[in-house]
Amino acid sequence: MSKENINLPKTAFSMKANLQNKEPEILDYWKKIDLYKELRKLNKGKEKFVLHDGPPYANGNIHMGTALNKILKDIIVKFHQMDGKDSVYVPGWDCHGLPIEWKIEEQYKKNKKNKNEVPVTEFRKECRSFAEKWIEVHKEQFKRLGVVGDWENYYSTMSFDAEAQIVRELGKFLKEGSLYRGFKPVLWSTVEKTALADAEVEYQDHKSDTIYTAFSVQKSNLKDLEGTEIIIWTTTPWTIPANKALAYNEALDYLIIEIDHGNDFKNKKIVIAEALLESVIKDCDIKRYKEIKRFKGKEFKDTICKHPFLDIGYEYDIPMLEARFVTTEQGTGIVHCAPSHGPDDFNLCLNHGIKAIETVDSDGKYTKNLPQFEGIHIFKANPIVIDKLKEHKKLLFNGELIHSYPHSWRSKAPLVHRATPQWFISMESHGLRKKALKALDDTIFYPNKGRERIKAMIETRPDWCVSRQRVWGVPLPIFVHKKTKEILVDDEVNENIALIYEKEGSDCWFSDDTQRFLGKKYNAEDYDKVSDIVEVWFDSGCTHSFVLEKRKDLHWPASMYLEGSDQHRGWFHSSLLESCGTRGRAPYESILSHGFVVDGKGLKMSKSLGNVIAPEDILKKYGADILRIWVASSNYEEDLRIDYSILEQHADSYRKIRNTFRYLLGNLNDEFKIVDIKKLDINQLPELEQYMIHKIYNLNQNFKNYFKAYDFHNLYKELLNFCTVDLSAFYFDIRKDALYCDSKQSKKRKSCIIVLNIILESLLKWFAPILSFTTEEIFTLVNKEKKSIHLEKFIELPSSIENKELNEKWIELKKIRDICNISIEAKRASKEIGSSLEANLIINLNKKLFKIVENTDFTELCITSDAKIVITESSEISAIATKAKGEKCPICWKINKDGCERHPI
RNA sequence: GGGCCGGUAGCUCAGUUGGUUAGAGCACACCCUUGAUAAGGGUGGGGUCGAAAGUUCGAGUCUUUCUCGGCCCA
Repeated sequence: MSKENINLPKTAFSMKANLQNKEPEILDYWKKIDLYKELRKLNKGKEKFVLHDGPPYANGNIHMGTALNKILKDIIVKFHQMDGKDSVYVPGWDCHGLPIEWKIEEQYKKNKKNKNEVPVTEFRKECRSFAEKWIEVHKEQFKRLGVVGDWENYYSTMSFDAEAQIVRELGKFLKEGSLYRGFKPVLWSTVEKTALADAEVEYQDHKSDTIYTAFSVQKSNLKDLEGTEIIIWTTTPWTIPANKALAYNEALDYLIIEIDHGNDFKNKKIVIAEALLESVIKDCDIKRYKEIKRFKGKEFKDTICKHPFLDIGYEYDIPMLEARFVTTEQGTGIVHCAPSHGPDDFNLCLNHGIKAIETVDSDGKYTKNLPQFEGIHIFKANPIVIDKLKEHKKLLFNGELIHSYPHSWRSKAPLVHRATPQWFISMESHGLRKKALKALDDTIFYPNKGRERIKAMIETRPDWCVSRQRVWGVPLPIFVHKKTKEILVDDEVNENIALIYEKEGSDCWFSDDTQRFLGKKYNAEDYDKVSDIVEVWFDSGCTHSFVLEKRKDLHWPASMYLEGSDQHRGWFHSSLLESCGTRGRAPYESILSHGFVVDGKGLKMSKSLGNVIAPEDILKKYGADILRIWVASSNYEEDLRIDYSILEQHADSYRKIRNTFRYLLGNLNDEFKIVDIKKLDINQLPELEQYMIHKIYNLNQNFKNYFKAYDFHNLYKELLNFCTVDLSAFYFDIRKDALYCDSKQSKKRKSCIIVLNIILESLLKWFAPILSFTTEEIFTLVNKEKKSIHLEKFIELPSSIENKELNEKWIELKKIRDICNISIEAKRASKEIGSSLEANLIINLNKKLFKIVENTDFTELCITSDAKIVITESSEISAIATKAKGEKCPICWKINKDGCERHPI
């Protein structure tokens, strides 16, 4: 036997992965075999696992967060697929909404086009094609990550059937009566008569009137307060008529002081925050005062005041409410609240059951809800309000202030917060909050802490405002009777609208005759058609209805929703409310939430920090499988760190895994033969092989458990450790001798080949959901008959191959092996030997241990030329290595005085 | 500013109800091998667990404060 006829490994599987070029070839292959269709065909009729895709917004290139999300989804879908389920994945996109409107407006600006001169339907068409363009871009980017799904039949919130279904869903709330008309302050331009989004606001200096004004205390638990005047400061005197409450901070200290100031405040007791005493005294030019009492803010609790205009139609209580937003930066430490004119005011009042009303119309004039002021324009109202306050002896001081104030980016006109008519879904009227909370208890959360996070939000959230004053969205399908102001509730009308949308989309709402939507039952002249659109969270909250329920390949509810942890307030939340409102339960059985992608130091990625890594860069430098390893090996329960040194580490791990496969393929000469383990007579195999089979069984059990808990980073770690510790450094290293130097008829070698086949199959399947490309490359190399690793199922192993006793024994053997290695290392350090085959071992064991390891060949185990066991009394294991003497066999390189038994010359 | 979550070796992660000198793999260093070869093997050096205080016979593990970071909200 010469070098030419020892069995050296030979394989077509290259050491260098070249994933950047190889992966696109595999993608082409999947396209060619139509992998998604094959999967559906194969699993038809099996139990379904439906991971319902949360729709990303169809705008801009994907970033690491989206890549993480899609890869995680794909890994899970593939796991269930190989676990024998019909695991269906239908990707989708969120298309309506402001960001796309802005993009189109930006283009208009560039081209000096005026949005107001373009018909709404025209503008919406441009929004639609913008979204369509990005869906196509995203699709290609997601596919490149190796994500398998129904890319041909994706869903989108702007498809006609989606728009129709959104109308039907709203109809359910309308019919139930939980959808109601209310008011909510939005930033409003009285010039353009339109609401503005935050991004459309410019801050400029503006001169405002300021007033210190008094609210008399009507009753209070703190008796000292009765008969005093609560002083507030504001820069918007015109909002005083709309006042509904006062806000204080319970953590602040307050003072009652008696002042002697002008005619209206002669010997009057006023109340302000202690920290602002000096500034109020100075501002209002109060000459004389004395402190009467100091008290804690919390003593304001349940205090009721009177409106300054009590006697002219403002006969209602003004409660004092606790609010954290009250500070001592400016003013008096007590804030006047007009729920119709400020978001803080609105929320605070809402939480105390005080709703906003329409106080100012779209032109900026007071409505009839404010007696004495109706018809006055708010920008002319300050002097009138100030006069009235003077008249009522409630004005402590008035002045002027130049400060930064919001203005419209278009007209440059100052803006106001104005309560506008909005449509709300009530959290209480039909028990929505209760239903939602119950539904969360019935949902499985990965990680479990997600439940508390979303629960806290549901418990405290106000009614859901589902209307927006924009154009790119589903129009709210609502009619209000012109005279009675009643909302039209009629299933026929609702269904009629839905049917129209199904055919032609929702653009027609803005262009077609109202009568067309009302049908014959009602007269268009009697009704106002609402021109608002549905807020986009309602859109995406409905995906379960137009995707899960409508498609035959899916089912409702979803097995899982999987998104970033921000979606506890987003999609998880809106889907929950929508579904609980219409179907009484959550549209998902489980929720998996993942953290955010941050840089190597744990900081968020931002352009200014320059720490942004784009998925595209990683694909170019490493390939998708490395990115997929990063996903699998990171703990998604927390934030996920990434930088090039982290990726470099994963690329190293990948090489280790790849070489493990290469060793297997090399020694099998790329001839994989499936082993039926159930028919295998394990006892006929050498003990080392039996042990390895036990290890595979054991790992497979762990693998299943990890997968079922979606604990991928521990799963990946175990797989990687198996490759490095159990295979490369142990089994492979030991068996090189038999594989290379034994004849092909040798029983030991044949046994080893069986185990290598088992290992190859196991590793391919274990790694397939993660290393989707590499496992496919190998699978197609060794399986000429079969199409794809992703059409395979996980291995099933009989429990009969588990051998705990043997495992215990091999733990001992490995301890001895470690000690032997140390003794060999000592000889190496002293330069007496190099390779371990140049060593002979003398191993000292006590009787007990000797009995256990009696039949073990330590020469083989420690890869030496000889090993002898000496029985000692000591309980300690020890070993001595000596330099082996004799001739080195040219075949197996073992050194023996008497020549090589296996390879006689 | 508020709510929630987190900070264990250079990196990715383990550390059961508080209990012996805090673990793994990778990376690193040194050595070996040249028949897995831009591979493979061996040995070894690295953390006092974000900081401080407290509870306890004993704390990475419980409490408080602080700090850094993330998400959400204001």
